Amino acid sequence: MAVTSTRVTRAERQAQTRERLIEVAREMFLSDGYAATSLDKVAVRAGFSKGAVYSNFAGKEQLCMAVLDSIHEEQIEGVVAAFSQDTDLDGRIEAFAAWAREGLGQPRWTALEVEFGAIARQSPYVATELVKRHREIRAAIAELVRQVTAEAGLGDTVDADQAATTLLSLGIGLGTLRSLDNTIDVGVFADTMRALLKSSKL
Amino acid sequence: MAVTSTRVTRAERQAQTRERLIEVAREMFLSDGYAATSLDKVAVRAGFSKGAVYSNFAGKEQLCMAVLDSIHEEQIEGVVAAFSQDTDLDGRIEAFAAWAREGLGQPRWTALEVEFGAIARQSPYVATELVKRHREIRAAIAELVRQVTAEAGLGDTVDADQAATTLLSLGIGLGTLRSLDNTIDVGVFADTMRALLKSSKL
DNA sequence: TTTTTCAGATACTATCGGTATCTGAGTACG
DNA sequence: CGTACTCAGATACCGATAGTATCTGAAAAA
Repeated sequence: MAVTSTRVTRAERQAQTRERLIEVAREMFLSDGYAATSLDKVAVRAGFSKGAVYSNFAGKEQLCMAVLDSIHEEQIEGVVAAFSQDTDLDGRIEAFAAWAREGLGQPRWTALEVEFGAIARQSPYVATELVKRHREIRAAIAELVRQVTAEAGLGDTVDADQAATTLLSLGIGLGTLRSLDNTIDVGVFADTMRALLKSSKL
Repeated sequence: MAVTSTRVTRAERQAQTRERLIEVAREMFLSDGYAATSLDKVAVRAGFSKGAVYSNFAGKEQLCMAVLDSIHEEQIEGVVAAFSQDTDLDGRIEAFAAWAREGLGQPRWTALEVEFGAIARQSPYVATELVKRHREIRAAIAELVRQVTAEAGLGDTVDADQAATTLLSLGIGLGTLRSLDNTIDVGVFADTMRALLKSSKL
């Protein structure tokens, strides 16, 4: 029956709207930055009005947090994929470095991450949510480091938590510099990683 | 004569106004961030109107650049002081680490630096000026590394430029994370530095 | 003393995040 | 069915803020 064309329930439609808004916002936040992206432009480019944004998100901050979550998801997939292809330590480091080279380059999510982080000083919501996510990411990196060093027979010569902090910081710093100045040599990331993983206990 | 009280020439008065504006803007930018600091509030808190700001700076970006310059000046003084007190390599590293621990802590200039950096995508002025300054800073760090490693008899086992990029990135990354989450262990900075300087050529 | 200049004040505009209100299609219920 | 209700999204508005245009009065030049 033709009536079946109206299969989409209200909740489904809203979910679609939400996803579409996140998708468009992600593009615009990444290319123009958080401050330079207006909610009105996002809504219009997604084919809606600003009302749609506010009926799906509490505000600009929450929209951006949803965007960051979608980015983090892909990011984690990338890291895991990079680490789980080779059994050799050097091979894994190289795979990770290659992934980082790409990620630290064009899309510059670090720039967004870090610009958004500045808002935390004014917004307890952003502060707590961002800290929560950063800790999760750090823990995940630490776990990967533990796994990799264990398999490579390095035992506990490396403090995984410290290594995770260093790697995350280095990634953020390099990405930030790189988004301003693409002559920055991202190769130091892999080098530092090697130095960290192979040096004796820090 | 009492008339001498009007010694201040117009240029002098303007210079005073400019300095006062930079001073107040620095406080506010550092404590509230770039976006959350309005030019009107800065002007009023400095005892002027917004007109004074626009008659001394081309806009908010240029005011912030002047603030960053004043911060960088102190920063460089701090680094040089930390490095030029001890002749022992480990002592110098420790002095630098102590300075970094302080700098990466409360005043969180990195957060401002990095939030402001996000504007570069929209403003060619900010982009070029910021890149220029970052390159200068990186060159200065590289020079210090060269000097220190040479005196420590490490010869050319360390690539000073790569080390400078790594240290600056790590500093920015750690400062950024730290400004969100003060449980971050800043000690990794000194550790990484030791690893970098003492490991054989990267 | 008169004229010119220009640092800083005042008034206004455009943009943007956020809020209040409205509307009409989808949903539940008799 | 058909009537009443709900709520996603639209519209209209508000306050704040960067930036602009214009004005003013005191210092500098003449």
